[in-house]
Formats: sequence, C-alpha cells, structure tokens
Amino acid sequence: MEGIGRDIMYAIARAQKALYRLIREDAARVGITEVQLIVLYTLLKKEHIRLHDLAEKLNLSNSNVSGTVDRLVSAGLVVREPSKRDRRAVILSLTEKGKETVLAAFGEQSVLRRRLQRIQELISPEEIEQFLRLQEKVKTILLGEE
Amino acid sequence: MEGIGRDIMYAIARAQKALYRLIREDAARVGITEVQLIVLYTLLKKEHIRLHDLAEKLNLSNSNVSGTVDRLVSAGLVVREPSKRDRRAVILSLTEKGKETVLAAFGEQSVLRRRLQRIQELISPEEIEQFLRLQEKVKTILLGEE
DNA sequence: CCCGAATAATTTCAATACGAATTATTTCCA
DNA sequence: TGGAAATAATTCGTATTGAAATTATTCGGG
Repeated sequence: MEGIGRDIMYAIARAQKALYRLIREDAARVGITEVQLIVLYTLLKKEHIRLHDLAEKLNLSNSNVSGTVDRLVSAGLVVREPSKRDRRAVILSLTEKGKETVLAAFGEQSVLRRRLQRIQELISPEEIEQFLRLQEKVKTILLGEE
Repeated sequence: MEGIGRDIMYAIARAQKALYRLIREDAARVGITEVQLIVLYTLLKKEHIRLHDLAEKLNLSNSNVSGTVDRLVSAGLVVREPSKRDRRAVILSLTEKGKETVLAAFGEQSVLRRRLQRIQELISPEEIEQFLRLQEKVKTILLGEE
C-alpha cells in the first residue's frame, strides 16, 4: 500500500466518518441511532418496501436490517406486514410517529441539512458534479466492475 | 435533504462500503477481521504508539480500540506494555507474527492492493489529485471546520 | 405437476462501535 | 505544594455489522 493508494483509502474513510457523525447528531436529537434514522428516511422516500430491497438499497445485510427493524417496531416507528404477493416477504412502512420522527430529525434543526447546504454554497456545481463522477468511478473500480 | 445533498451522502457511503469490503477480504484470507487488519497495518507504519493516539488516528473510540487490541493480544499479534514516560498509558507494538500477518494480508495476493493500483491505471494523476482535494474539502465542511 | 434450486426473512454468534462510568495518573495553577 | 481538572485506559451496556445456519415459500425445468 504505497502513497497514493493509502491517501485514497484515508480520504474515503475520513469523509464517511464525518458524514456519519452528523447523522448521529441529528438522530440523537430525536432519540434514535444513526442507522435507525437512515432506515426511517429511506422508508419516508419509499414506503411499502420489502426488507430485502431495503437492505440492498442501504448496502446492509438482511440480518442487520432485520434486527434494526425489530427495534424500530418496538419503538412504534415502523410496522411490518406480510406481503400479499409473496408470503416469504414482509412489507415495511412508517407509522405516523415514525414520519414525525424523521421529519423532526432532518427538519429545521438538522445539522446535516445545514452542512450539506453549506457544501453547495462553497463548492461550485461543476466541482460537485466532478466529485460525484470520480466518487462513482473509484467505487466501480474498487468493486471490480470496471 | 434534497437531490444534491442526498447524492453526496450516498456517494460517500457507497465508496466506503466498497473499500471496507476489500479490506475484509484481505483480512479474512489471513484469518482476522477488517478492523484488526487496519490496526495491524497502522502499527506496522508506526510502532510504539499509544492506544489513545492509535484511536485518534483511526477515528475510533478508545473503548473500541481497547477491545480490538484485547483480541489481537490474545491472538499473539500485538503486545501491550506500560509506558515509562506516562504510567497511565500503554504502548502497542507488533509481534513477529503480527508483522508477518499484515504483510501477508497486504502482500502479493491482496485484492485491495490490486484494485488501488487499478485506480491509478484508470484515473489520471490530475483527476486523482482533484478527487483527493474535493474529498478533503467536503470532509472539512461536514466537520464544520470551514 | 413436482422436486430441487433459488429467494426472503429470521436467528445466532462473534466482532465492532460508541457513550458513560470508573480507575489511575499527570498537569496546572492558586 | 495541594488539590481540582484533565488525560489514558478499561469496563459496561446497547446497538450495529455480517456470515452462516434455519425456516418458509416460490420458481423453473423435466
């Protein structure tokens, strides 16, 4: 692992840690954990999704999401219901309380929202576009899909 | 969380997952976990480091690193010794076996090494430089240090 | 139509991961 | 210098994480 490779690794890791720290902050404000908030947000954007599809969307294992959903159901934020089309599957949706929670977390007081806006103020659209393109390219090569 | 912000979040998360998957693969080949390999690698690059400094370098909590070091000591890959300068601190170093393990993990057979090289073959030095610069800029803004 | 392969979810287990509390030691300043 | 504040590490509790095994169901080819 020579210089450049190491730089790339550390850069990716640092950006991710910074991002998760913000999500954790917003999540803590409404009394949940970061992964729970990410799951709620995903469900807000796409209701009635199957557990497997949710796990795929989030790049998490089924077992992981299954446990997280357990806790969200216990907290009254999410409901599980068996799929009518496929009796193996379960369909997930937000409860009213779940909706309120995610909206409160990412609402006016959200640190993450403020910082993401700041990025758009301080970095030009061309550079952001460039950033996303390179990020995607690096990811594709890392996955061996080039 | 509108379009661009979400794109940035997902891009960062995806790159990190791809990276960690590779590290996990190399680590599994030598019979350890990804975090354990990252710790061993860090110790290879900087021997005789204090636990607190190691945790800081890796952006991990002290308690987390303490537990990971426990397992590495049990496996005979790392040794703990009390610092002479500061009796509160412990100094960490690799054993001979620890050195061999990390060198084997990131040696010729390393998938991560191969993919990082591939990045340098497929992406121009200017673009890599640009990538690292933007990555750093985004991280700084996310941390609120702009 | 039927049975083996594939798929969806859960459970279990070991390893992260972090915050809070605790213990031991050092620092620093009144 | 004496003691409060800060620092280093560990322990504890809870919540991720993913691989592997398990169960239930669906799919697909003969």
